Amino acid sequence: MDNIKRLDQRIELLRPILGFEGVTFQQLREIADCSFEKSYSKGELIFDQGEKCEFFYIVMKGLVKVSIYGSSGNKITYLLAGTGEPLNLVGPFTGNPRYLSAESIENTSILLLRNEDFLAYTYRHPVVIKNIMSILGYAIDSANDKILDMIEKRVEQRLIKVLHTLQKKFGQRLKFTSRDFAELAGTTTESTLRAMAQFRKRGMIKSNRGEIIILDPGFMENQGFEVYWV
Amino acid sequence: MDNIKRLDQRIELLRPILGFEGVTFQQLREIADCSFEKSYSKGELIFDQGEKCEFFYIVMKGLVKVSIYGSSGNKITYLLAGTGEPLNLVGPFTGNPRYLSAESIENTSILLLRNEDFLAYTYRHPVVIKNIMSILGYAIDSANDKILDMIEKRVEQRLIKVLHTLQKKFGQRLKFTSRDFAELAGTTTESTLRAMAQFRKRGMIKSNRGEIIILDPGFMENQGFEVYWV
DNA sequence: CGAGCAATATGATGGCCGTCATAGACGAAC
DNA sequence: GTTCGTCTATGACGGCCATCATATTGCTCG
Repeated sequence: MDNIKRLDQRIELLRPILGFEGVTFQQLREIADCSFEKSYSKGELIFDQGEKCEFFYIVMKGLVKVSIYGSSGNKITYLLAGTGEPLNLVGPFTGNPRYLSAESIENTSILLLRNEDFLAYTYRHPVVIKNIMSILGYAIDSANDKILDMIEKRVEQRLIKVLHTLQKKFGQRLKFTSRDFAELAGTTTESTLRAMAQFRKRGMIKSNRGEIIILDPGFMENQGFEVYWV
Repeated sequence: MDNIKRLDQRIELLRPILGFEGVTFQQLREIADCSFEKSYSKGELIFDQGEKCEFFYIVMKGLVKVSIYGSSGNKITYLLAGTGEPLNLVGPFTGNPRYLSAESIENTSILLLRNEDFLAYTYRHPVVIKNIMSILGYAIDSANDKILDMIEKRVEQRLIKVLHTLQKKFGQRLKFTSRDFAELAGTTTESTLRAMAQFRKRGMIKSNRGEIIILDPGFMENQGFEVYWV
């Protein structure tokens, strides 16, 4: 009974993502049926870079940070996945390890699906393939955009872009640390803190420990800022 | 007669790429049949960013530079495609414009395939999908790697990495200008020239106008340098 | 509650590298 | 041959920002 309820939950989770809109309940049921859940507490590692990929991961509840580490201990965050968002679109197709690691930054519940099950499903639904390609396209464009920004934008501007992006996704109250923002903008914690001090002086934001509140959401819109894809 | 010969050429071109190995001659023939060719002279624009994507492009002969432009006139090169390499893997699936432009840097001949024809084909051959996913995965990883390098590596090191990468792909004689190298490493022409002067002093390279010759190919191997994906 | 750790905050320093400037050399086009 | 654009080359300057250092505050956990 409780089991049926959980299945329904999973189906409702799957419906809006990846172009499953046109898919029947019965078909979604099929895929939900061979999935299982796993819980991670805040700060736990979900998978690490270099590991073989055996499962397709979708966030059911919570928030996950997908990052990549540099050889000098630097780290950049490249995806913040919330409810309904997949963590690894490429892995299930190749099974190969990639340079990604995923870490929960809240208590998180993940839906796992074996590669084969996910693939069998996608191959029967070309629209899903199309959607995945589209997402990967955005990921590539966004990464290249970030490279350009590393060249031609200074830290302050990159941080505003990050704030703007996160605002679009999470609203005006952003529960992240300066370290998180730094990893998203490709800079250091110190520079981030200095920039935030500026933003505060200008009345753009206010902040508490572990969160930043954007005071004038319209401000950044008017600057012609694009958003990253996270 | 000449027509048949050209078709055979195209089939031979298609065979080694994208996982077409297991595909029969007849099937390749099918796809080669509805393709056509187009020639571009050196420096010509093949497609520009923001354009709708109607065709799938494969380089038959020559060399193509795929780049993205920044708002301040900066430009980074993200793919150097030679014979048999595709220019736009994502476009055909979505049809949407992306932030990419392609320019021939030699006299080039391109094989074009209408989106629908390419897609119909890939959907019937899951292995092709798998291969495309794999390539896109590399592209994403490589782009993220470059972002990290922008943070933690200096210009000289990035340029060595670029030289190393190009050497793997094109051999010791690299017919590119300093501007080309700069666009690949994410820096300016001046800084590239200065770095090259250093490399020359150290006996790593010698150079003529429009080309660089790597003298000690083993040198960079021993440095533990990874290569970019271009 | 105290210990310990993470997050915030800010100053000082130094160097990488982007920018601007100038100049010569080579090649292409007419 | 002449002109012009591109490529190569190198110097001078200055500013952004990473790094190091130190201090304070707030949260968590035994």
